[in-house]
Amino acid sequence: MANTDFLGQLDSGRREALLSLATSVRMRKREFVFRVGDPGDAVYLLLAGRIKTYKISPSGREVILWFGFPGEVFGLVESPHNRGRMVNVQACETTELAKIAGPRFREFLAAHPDVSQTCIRIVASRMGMLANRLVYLMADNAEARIAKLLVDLAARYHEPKDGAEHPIGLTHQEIANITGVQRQTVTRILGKFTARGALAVRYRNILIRDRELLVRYAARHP
Amino acid sequence: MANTDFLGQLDSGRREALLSLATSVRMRKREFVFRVGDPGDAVYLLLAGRIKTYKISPSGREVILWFGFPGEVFGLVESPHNRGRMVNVQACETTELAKIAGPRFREFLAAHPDVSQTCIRIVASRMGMLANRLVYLMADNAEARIAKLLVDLAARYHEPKDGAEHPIGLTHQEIANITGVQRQTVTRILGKFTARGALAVRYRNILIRDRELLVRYAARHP
DNA sequence: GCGAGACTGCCATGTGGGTGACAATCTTCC
DNA sequence: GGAAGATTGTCACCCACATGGCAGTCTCGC
Repeated sequence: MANTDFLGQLDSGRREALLSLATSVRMRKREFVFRVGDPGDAVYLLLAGRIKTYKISPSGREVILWFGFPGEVFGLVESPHNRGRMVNVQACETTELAKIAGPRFREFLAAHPDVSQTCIRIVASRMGMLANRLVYLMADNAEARIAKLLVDLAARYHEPKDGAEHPIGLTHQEIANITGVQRQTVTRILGKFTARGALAVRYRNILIRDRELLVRYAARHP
Repeated sequence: MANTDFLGQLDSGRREALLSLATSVRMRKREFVFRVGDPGDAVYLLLAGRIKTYKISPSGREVILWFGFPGEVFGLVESPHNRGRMVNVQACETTELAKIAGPRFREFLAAHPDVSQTCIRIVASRMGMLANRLVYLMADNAEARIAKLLVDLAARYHEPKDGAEHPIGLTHQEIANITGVQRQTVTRILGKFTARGALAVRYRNILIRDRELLVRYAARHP
């Protein structure tokens, strides 16, 4: 799977050049970067914090498409035909963004074809992620989907760095909205994983204790 | 939703120019255009017939990502980082394709920025489709998902043209692999829809009799 | 034209996880 | 520091759909 850390893939010169085009935006928990239907085609770079990209189903269910972590870019294809944004993007915690107007970003891409390639890779990788989510949703049960999500997030964003372990800080509701189960089911299954020693949970701080065991749960089909 | 008919969006000059770069390929039912892991980054235009793009889950379940109908392009982002194709593409019936080598296609795009924009719109639209599939899968029950699929396919590819009605020609298994239910469930629900007068089914030829009724089924949440 | 394989149709049984309800605990923000 | 709100924990019920199995029907390739 390709790395989705956009800023991390730029050399420092390009990163500086790009950030010099941007205005800085700071958002608190639960504020919206944009919502479905909003006009605008600005592109955003996530500098610090966490955002979630989601849709609301006709029945009112929040379906999370992906989380954004520092270094990621979003808004690239979320507004393709001037009909407004197609998704909601909301800050999950205090978050710092760099906002670049659509035309300026496209100029930058035109001047830097390699960055353009990086963008294409990132979009392709997001499509792959969505496709895999579909596969898991159809083929796996609730336990496997949740185990998979935890392993995935940990690998992608919560590698233990410089000694300190990095807990996964999602609410049960968020896990439910990504994996397509009820909130109560998340609670039950996290409880089970904890009882079996795979996790250590302390109110929204999930630490993986036994990755191998989780992987086994993720591979177990009904 | 953006039109995914790529060829239909090109003027005849560009269409001719593009097709002159291509070699013609003809495939029978069940033949593969390419499979997961295959090398190659050629781009394909579907001239006649129908193809399906799918993945196989670890448990062996076939999960269809989308069907391709005449005019559509595929292979654009299915091979982004030289690690081979990410999906299987298989002919559902006798099919005619135009195959364009990756580098030649990219040259063409570079020479025709408007076509490049069309490609971006198409990729964005496919992402939107995948995202909507996720939403439906999480929020709707089997009946609503199947109804939605039928309405969708009919609107997209089977508009009654020049008087003649155009039946939807999918097997129950294919419908199951798109909507994420069992084959038997598809049979049962199609039977119900037929009994209620929403459909007329004759062995793989599904005709919509009462679109409004189907839409109501599609909107009914458990 | 015929046989093999693909596809449809049905039924009986079991269960995963949805639903609703409510209490306990933690956080946030005056 | 305390109240309002967000989040977690737990339980009883039950139904939509999966599973498995088999018979009937259609299609296609030889």
